[in-house]
Amino acid sequence: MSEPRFRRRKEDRPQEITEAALAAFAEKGYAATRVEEVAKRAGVSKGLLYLYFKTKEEMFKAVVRGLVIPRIDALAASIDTSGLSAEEFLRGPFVDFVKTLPGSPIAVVIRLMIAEGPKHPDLVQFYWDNVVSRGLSAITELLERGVRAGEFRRTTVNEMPHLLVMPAVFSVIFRLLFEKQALDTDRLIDTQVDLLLAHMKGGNS
Amino acid sequence: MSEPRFRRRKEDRPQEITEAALAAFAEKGYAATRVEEVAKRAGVSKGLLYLYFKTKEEMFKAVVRGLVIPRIDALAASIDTSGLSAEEFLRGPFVDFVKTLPGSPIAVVIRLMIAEGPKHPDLVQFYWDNVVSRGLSAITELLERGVRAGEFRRTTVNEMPHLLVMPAVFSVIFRLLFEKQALDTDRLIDTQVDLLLAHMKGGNS
Amino acid sequence: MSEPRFRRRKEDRPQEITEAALAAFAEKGYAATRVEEVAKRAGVSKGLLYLYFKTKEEMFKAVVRGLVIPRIDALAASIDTSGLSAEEFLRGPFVDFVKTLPGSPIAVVIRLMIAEGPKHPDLVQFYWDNVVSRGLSAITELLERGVRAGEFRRTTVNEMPHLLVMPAVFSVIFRLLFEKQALDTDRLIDTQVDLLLAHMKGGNS
Amino acid sequence: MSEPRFRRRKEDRPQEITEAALAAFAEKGYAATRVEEVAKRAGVSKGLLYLYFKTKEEMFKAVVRGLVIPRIDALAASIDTSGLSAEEFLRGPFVDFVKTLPGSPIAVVIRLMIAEGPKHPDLVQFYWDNVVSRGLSAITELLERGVRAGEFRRTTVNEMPHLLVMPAVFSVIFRLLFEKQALDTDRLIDTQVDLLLAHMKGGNS
DNA sequence: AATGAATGAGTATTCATTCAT
DNA sequence: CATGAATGAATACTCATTCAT
Repeated sequence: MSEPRFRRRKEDRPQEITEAALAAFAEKGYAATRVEEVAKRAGVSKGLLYLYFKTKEEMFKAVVRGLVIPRIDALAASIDTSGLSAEEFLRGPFVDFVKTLPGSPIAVVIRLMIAEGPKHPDLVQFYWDNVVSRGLSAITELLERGVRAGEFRRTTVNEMPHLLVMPAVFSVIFRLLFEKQALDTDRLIDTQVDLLLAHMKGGNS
Repeated sequence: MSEPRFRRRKEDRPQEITEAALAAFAEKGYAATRVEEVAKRAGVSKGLLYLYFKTKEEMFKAVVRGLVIPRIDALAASIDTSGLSAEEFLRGPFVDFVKTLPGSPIAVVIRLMIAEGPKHPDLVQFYWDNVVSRGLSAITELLERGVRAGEFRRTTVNEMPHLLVMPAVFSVIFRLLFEKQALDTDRLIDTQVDLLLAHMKGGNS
Repeated sequence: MSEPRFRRRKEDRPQEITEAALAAFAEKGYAATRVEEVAKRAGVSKGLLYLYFKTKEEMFKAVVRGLVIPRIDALAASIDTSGLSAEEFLRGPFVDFVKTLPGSPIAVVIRLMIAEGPKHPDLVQFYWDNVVSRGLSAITELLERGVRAGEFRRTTVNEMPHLLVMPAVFSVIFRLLFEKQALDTDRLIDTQVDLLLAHMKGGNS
Repeated sequence: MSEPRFRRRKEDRPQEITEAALAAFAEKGYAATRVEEVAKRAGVSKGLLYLYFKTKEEMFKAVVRGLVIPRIDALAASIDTSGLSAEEFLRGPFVDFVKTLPGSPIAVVIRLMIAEGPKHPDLVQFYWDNVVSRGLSAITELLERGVRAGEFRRTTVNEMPHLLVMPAVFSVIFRLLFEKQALDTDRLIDTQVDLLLAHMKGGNS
């Protein structure tokens, strides 16, 4: 009675709540998730949520903001720090990262953005600035490095790094909807990267 | 005063309502769209909606069912009726169709499916059976025809027609979210098709 | 096509509707019965109902008014016309009538009156004037006849003919609610009449 | 401004609400009573009602369940604890109880059961098991005690305790409907009990 | 800080009633 | 007369948010 087994630290609370919210959103979507449900999952009272997030919407934004940035940052950073060539990086860390996406929190966030994005322009802007834009820039930079190093020709792909990201987004959505009739998303990703690398490395196209 | 209160158009109503609903869903998403808003757009009373659709959910399903099938059917049919070679078909009608997707009702339906799909398994199944599965089969068949005609080698693409569809889905989502920072989706589509055709037509991969 | 099998006569309509309404009310009660349901049972359109009854409430009143009066009238009339003694009448036609009540339309009307009466004071008044009051008077008159004829003593029952009616109302309600655990209502009625007749005919109470 | 918006009385709430509902149902009947009206009478918000009762129907059932059982229990218990003879009990506590019925909450519940019972079979069953069946058993037992003590003969009444309850039900309904032209229900009850006691105590029937 | 009882605006749905045909 | 498509006011119920404790 006098000794709580766990002493929750205030600093952890926001993230604990954010994770509970993510789990709930993943199952029901944003609109269909009750604030009370999030509270229950986080093991706190409904009222406490409002101490950390002014509204349900704020909570939603915190989820979207908090769970993606770190991962994108990590990937972007590793481009520079890894001593790998561009091709090695694409076939290694990049493909690995992309393959884990469909099962990761990012998949949930992507779904949330698609579903709720149009109602939250500021969030979309935030997402564009901090995730998409930076992600695409990082890839562009990587490809440039490959060109400078003589690994790649300069092709349309340099201007359309989307071609590399595309299978990730597609896989996330496909798996989200059609789990049962699953697509071999790993192979899809490999194939697309193969195609692009072949294209960039040579041939006469 | 001069306008009759009743219009009595039983046959047209369902589609009129369905179209109004699509427009509303496109702007706000399913959950955030008020039934009354749909009624207003359709120019009818709230009550009338319930004469044609038992619930808001039924209305949603009617939207998803009614607006995509015809278009997919038309495309699938044209594969057989057009006298074009496989490559000509891909570069012509197929690419044309895909390029119009991002601005078409199908884009809205795709978004709705992503957002609401997990809550409506029957709808997802319906969508899989009638749209995705049939679409992929049609493309597979087209590629086979190309192989038989000596146009194409047999490659991974034969087993992964998703590679051809991918830019469509990606474009739809990208444009939906980031209209402002728009991607040149036409070019993305062209490039992907170019890459795949080059791959299938020759080279040593 | 040109020859309808039945040619409905306008004069029958109100009663056809009234009967359909009674059947519907019997199953669901007044509030839970939809006007459309009555129309369906009567085999006419919803709109036509409003040609005969201004509102649903009017229809209800017509049911209550139309289906009971004739039966009470018939019973009251038979008191005078039958050549029976008071006791013979009570043991004969009266008990017969009372025994049929629980399964008759009157049972339904009684339930409707109990349920809806407090909201329709005019109807209650009508019912009092035309059914209850007249019924009680008729019985009172019958008992007086018995007294005058030397059949009965003058007792409290002369002032409380309710004692004779009581088992009818009780049986109707009991059967309505507890069909399964049924009471032998016939026996209840017989017993009560026996008791009262014994009381009125003699003894020293 | 000086009154606190919240009162926080979790334990009292259900009964407060139940009593407010009873009052409302008494005036308008179940179907015609608005949930908001109950809330207003209870001095709480509409939403709070749903914290304690899942639906309006549950509220109704709580009313029916909660307000009758205690009174029936008290009466049944007093049969055993009072040192009275059977006749004394009938003429004393029993008649007193029955005479208060027409003005008590039970009268309202009886009306509700008649009006809404057919739509709530479980409630009827509950009512049968806990009120009617137990009540009749208690009376039967009382009469048996009277027989064993030599107070009464064994008569039809032993098998039909309904004869004793009948005036209660009749009075409730009569007073409910025809307040104005009121019947002297007390006298009706006394008379019926007199009749039955005279019958059971002797005579040659 | 933390709770959860309480609020009330908001929403889907129903249904008696009307009226163009 | 007759129909049934159309109306819209009415109502049960939900849920994000507040605040006394």
